[in-house]
Amino acid sequence: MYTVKEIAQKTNLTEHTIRYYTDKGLVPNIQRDKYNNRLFDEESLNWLIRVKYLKDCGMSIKDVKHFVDLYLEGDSSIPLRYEIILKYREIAREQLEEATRRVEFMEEKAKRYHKIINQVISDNR
Amino acid sequence: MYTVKEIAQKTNLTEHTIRYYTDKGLVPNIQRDKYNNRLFDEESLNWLIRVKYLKDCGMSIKDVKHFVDLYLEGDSSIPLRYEIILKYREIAREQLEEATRRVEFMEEKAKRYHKIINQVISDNR
DNA sequence: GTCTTGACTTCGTGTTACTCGAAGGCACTA
DNA sequence: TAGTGCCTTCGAGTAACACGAAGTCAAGAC
Repeated sequence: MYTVKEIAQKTNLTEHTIRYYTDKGLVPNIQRDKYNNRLFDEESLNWLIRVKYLKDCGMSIKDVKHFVDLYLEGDSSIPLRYEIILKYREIAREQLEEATRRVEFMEEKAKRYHKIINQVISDNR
Repeated sequence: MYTVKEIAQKTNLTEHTIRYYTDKGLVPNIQRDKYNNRLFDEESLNWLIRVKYLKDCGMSIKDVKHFVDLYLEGDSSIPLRYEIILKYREIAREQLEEATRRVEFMEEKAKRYHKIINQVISDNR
């Protein structure tokens, strides 16, 4: 069983964010100890990781909550959950393309600045 | 010369966002026509694209503004601008790795759901 | 035994980056 | 001259945190 702090380190989320997510109901069946402290087991940790992936695909808190609720409804919601996953898989693929273009842009920029700076140095020799 | 609307289509930003960016000073030397409408030339359009790349690397409005101001200061700020670009090139590379992991996660998820659904269909045959 | 330290809690306000919509100016067309 | 369209400013609203205050509890120091 992990505390908020340990989970923060493991997931690279802030403690604030983890509390925010749990309060919003994004982690089902979250436990508390006798002092009311949040306690995460492996399953809760995995949920948080899943939530993070969905969020990073651009899914809103509200829609993640909806997805979690669908999961809690049981197997009958599987086809709908599959549809949602397919949609966000597509978004993830687009994000990958954009990220690739972004890296290319930044490398190009860096190369250009590097050239300019080296030019100035050789001019001064 | 392009209007806000045309630029919105070209850059895939909303008109609201474009006005917001120009008001924040992220596009230097933006022109206006006699009715006070914003007018973009190729250079302004290119600036907006650059701004978008920097923003997508996670640079805040404030820091983009700072970068634009450095540009307007002239060649003396080139070394500093280079440092900034190197920093965000690194961030862009990390984003690319994350995006890759995200796609893998979503494909894995999709595959699993697909399997479950097909399993149910064949069970019912 | 009390006192400090440390980790957690809730709760309310602050911040960023949009996002929206109202109210209005200007010109072109019917 | 009335309507349509495209732009303007400006102020309020929203999402997703981010932050800090104030409080609870327990374990170790003295």
